[in-house]
Amino acid sequence: MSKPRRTGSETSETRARLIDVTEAIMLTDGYAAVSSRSVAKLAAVTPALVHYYFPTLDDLFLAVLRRRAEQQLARQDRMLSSDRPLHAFWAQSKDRDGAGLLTELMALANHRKVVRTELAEYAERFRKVQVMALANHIDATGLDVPPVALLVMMAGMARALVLEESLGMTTGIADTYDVIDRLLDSIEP
Amino acid sequence: MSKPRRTGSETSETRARLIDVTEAIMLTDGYAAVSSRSVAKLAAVTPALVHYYFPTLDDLFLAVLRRRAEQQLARQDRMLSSDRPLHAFWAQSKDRDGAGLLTELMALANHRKVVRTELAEYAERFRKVQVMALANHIDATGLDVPPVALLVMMAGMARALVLEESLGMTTGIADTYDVIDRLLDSIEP
DNA sequence: GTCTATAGTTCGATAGAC
DNA sequence: GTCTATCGAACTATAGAC
Repeated sequence: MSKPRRTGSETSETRARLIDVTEAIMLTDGYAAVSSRSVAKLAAVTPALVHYYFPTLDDLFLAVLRRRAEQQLARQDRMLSSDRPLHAFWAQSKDRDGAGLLTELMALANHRKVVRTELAEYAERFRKVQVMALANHIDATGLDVPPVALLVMMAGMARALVLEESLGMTTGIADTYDVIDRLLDSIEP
Repeated sequence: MSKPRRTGSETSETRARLIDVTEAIMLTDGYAAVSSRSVAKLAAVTPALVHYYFPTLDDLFLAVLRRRAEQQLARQDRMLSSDRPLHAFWAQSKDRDGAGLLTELMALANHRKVVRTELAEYAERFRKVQVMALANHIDATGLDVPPVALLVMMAGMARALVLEESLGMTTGIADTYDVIDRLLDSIEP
């Protein structure tokens, strides 16, 4: 029965800013550059305050994951109810910051168990909602590909393209965007 | 004119073992878990010996990258001269260890400049060789997709599928493998 | 070729004052 | 809600003995 330490409120503005700067650090320098000190410095607070809101670094990473996931869930509703949901899904998947942050979270999940568990849960949840929303839509095109496979492929290729671009690679990237755009237009005019 | 410190020979067995264990750590715990101490411990040597062969951690990571790249270049020759090069390329791309290590190197490249530069160079080199080898092969099928785009998509999807599997995700993965296998069979019987 | 010893830094996390 | 002060640990890298 160890007494839990005090933690800050969920609605604090400071808390939100700490999540903001953590996202920024992950995007620019990678998750490994996140420390209570680096976050504190960028947010112009003391390292102890970071630990006040997030007792451990896992708590901080989980907060980043949860906030981003909830934001995307909200966007997804608007997206899936548009007239061309597949095009909207593609546009969202290739968003630079979104894809970059997701890549970092996935890398982080490789050796932080609690992050892996929660990220996998969210990902499955997202995908199932998308499949349900697109099931009829895709079926009508007579395409011989299960909607879920289309989603897996599009999400994977978007992450790969964004990552290769950020590495400074160029060969084949423009061609690939063209192919995918044409494919999308053909199955969702 | 600073005098460079002594370093171990390129052919040392110890040196090779250090690269082995670094790869192993990257695959199991991620690149961030690589330190002169963790490598030394797993290789049953002292941390100072790691610095003897690899003055900085960047040198160690570059050694991992170069050795793996050279291995893959050798495999690629055999692969591209087989009777179904596209199938061979797919099989190699979805190799668990290969894809996992490449994912870690790409994540590492996001905030280690020397790694980014060298990884991008190798990747472009690989892709250009593949494009040249497959150009005629694919053209003959009458498929309306540039070979280079096919390569970008396949490589990206393979990494994504392996990563999602390692996270414990299941939804849509088997379906996606099926779709890709059928696609490969259709354009390369 | 391998090791000891160590300098210098940064880190996570906590206790407790204000 | 925010801070100071601090412990204990892990880290990179180097110098120099064996």
